[in-house]
Amino acid sequence: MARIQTEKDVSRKEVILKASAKLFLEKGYKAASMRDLAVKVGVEAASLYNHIRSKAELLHDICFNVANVFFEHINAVEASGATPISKLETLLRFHIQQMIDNYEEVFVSDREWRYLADPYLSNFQNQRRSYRKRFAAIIQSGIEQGQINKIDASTAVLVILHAISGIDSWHRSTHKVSGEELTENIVTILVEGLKK
Amino acid sequence: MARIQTEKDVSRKEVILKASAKLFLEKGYKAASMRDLAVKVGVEAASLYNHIRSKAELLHDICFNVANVFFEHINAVEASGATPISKLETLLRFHIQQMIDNYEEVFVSDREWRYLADPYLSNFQNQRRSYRKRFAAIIQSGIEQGQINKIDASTAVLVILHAISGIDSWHRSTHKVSGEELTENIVTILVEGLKK
DNA sequence: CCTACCGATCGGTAGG
DNA sequence: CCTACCGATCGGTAGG
Repeated sequence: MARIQTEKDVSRKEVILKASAKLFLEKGYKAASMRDLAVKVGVEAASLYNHIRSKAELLHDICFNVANVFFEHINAVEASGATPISKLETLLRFHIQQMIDNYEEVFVSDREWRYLADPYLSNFQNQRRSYRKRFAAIIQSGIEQGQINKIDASTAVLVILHAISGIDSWHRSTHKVSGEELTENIVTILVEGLKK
Repeated sequence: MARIQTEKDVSRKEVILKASAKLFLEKGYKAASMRDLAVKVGVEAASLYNHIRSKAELLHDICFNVANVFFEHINAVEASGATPISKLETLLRFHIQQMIDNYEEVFVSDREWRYLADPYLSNFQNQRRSYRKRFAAIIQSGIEQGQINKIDASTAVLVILHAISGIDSWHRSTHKVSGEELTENIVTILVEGLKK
């Protein structure tokens, strides 16, 4: 009995978490109220607190779930024996795919993390910095091996990550493009450049 | 006398507007309170309303001031007889320069416009769409003339604009790079591509 | 430009 | 999971 109760709680929390990601995406964390969320979930606002501790916890879970996914991926990429340019392209494609498959959470994690409270805020910022440094290191070794243009690796990381973070607009736009087309376009622009 | 009064009001409003751009950048529009703003300006919250109509007016002024600057610029670029690739690079450099010189307002306009109220919201979205279409048209004609890689022009615009919108992070980062270096790096990445 | 204050809304709790 | 409600804070106004 106790076990079934627990499973129910977990799945109910996941429903709330998913709904909160959608809501935070639509309205922004600060503008989204727990009453808005309650309407989405189909309960009264007070009832949400049987499943979650606070509004802050929802944002926390979204941000750190996303961070974990990207960390696990870059761990695997670093461990692979691929060339720097191939590692770069793998990271690029993974970011785009995450944005397509999971864009509510990825978008919220990217845009709303600043509303995390300490110590989670500092923790998240550190993880973010660490991820970007490792990404930049891959680019840097590509430059040193002559596979990548001589550019500032940290600037390249910022350009890449921000370029990709913008693609959610496409989901809402009327100009529909398939995920594959979208991916190939972005990879071409960033890897090959605009100029022919 | 009346004239001096008016001039004073205008300059006072500009001080408030500049302070609000900084505040909205730091905290986000929704999280920023008029009491926060009052502290920054050095008056009581109620006193702000002698110079402005509402919090919404501040966001409105920031967003449309920025939009006007970019519209005037793209008008001039279109009117020039330059080649598509040269027009593209001019737009690129202008966006980067605006981000460097005027980043509080540009950033707020880019990230917080969704909190505009109708009819300004629809108006802003229309202007945004129109700007991007004109930007895309320049890229498209570059593709047709064989100067630019065969990519989806609208995707390219999104990639470019989002890539540039990320560079404000540099202002706060310890990794200091001069504006010129930054500009050349970004232009190289986007125009020439990452791959050598 | 300030004091004093308003109605609305917020995140969250008590108690059942 | 709901009703009832709390203290805090919000944007903004009245009146001087």
